[in-house]
Amino acid sequence: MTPFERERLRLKSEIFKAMGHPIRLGIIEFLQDDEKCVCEIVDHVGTEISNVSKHLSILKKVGILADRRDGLKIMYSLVMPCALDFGRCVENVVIKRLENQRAVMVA
Amino acid sequence: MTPFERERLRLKSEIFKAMGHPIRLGIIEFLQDDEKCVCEIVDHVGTEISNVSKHLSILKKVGILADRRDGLKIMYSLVMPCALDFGRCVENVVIKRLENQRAVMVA
DNA sequence: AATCTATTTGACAAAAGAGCAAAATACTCA
DNA sequence: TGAGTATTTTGCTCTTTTGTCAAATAGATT
Repeated sequence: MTPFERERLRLKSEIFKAMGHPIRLGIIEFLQDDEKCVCEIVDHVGTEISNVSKHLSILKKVGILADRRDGLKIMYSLVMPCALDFGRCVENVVIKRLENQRAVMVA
Repeated sequence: MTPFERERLRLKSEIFKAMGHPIRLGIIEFLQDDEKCVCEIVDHVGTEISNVSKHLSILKKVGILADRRDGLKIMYSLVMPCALDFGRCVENVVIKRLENQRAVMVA
C-alpha cells in the first residue's frame, strides 16, 4: 500500500468515524432539509449544549456540516448531502434488524 | 426522540463506526470482488495478525463481513455491498481534498 | 461601552478503542 | 490420535473519545 493509499483511507475513514455516533447521526438526519440553529439541534437531540457543540464541530471539521451566523444564532447545515445517501443504504439493514429484535422481544 | 428512534440511530451508527478506521476500510475495499483468507488480508494491510483478526471481528459483528472455513483457512467476504456504494460517495470528497493537499505541498 | 444571548472552549474523569506479544482454540490431515 | 497450521483470544499498556460543568468568547442590541 502506497503512502497515498494510506492517506486516502485515513481521510475517508475520518468521515465514517464522524458519522459513527448516534447523536451525530441524529444531527445529520435532522439537518437533511434545512439549516437549524444550535438551540434547535439541542432540543432535538436532548443533551447538554456543550456536548452538542462538540459534536457539531466534529462534523464540521470533516466537512459534513457548515455553519454561518444569523443574528444571535449560529445556523448549521448539511454540505455533504451524500452523507444521507449512504445513510439510507444502511437504513434497510438496520430496520430489518430492529424488526427482528422486536420479533424476539414479542415472542 | 422515541426509544425506537434512539435504537435505530445506535444500530446505524455502529455500522459507520465500524467503517471509521483506515485498516477496516482497507479491508472492505480489498474484499470488494472476492473473498480472501485472513493471511491474504494480513499481507495486504500490513499489520499484526492478531490486530487484523480483531478488525475482522468488528466488521463481522456489525454485519459487513461474513466468514467461512475452507480447509485450514478462514475466508472472509463482503456481505453488505452497499458499504462500497457509500464508500464511493465519500471517495469524491476525499480525492478532491487529497489533490488540494498535494497542490499545497507542491506550491 | 455595557449587557445580554448563543455558542464554544477548557479541564477533568470515565469509558472505549488500538496495537502488540503470548497463550489458547479450532480445525485439518497424515 | 497427534502434529501442524491458521486464526482467535487474552492481558496489558497507551491513546482517544465522551460527557459534564464551569469559564470564556463572539457578536448583537441597547
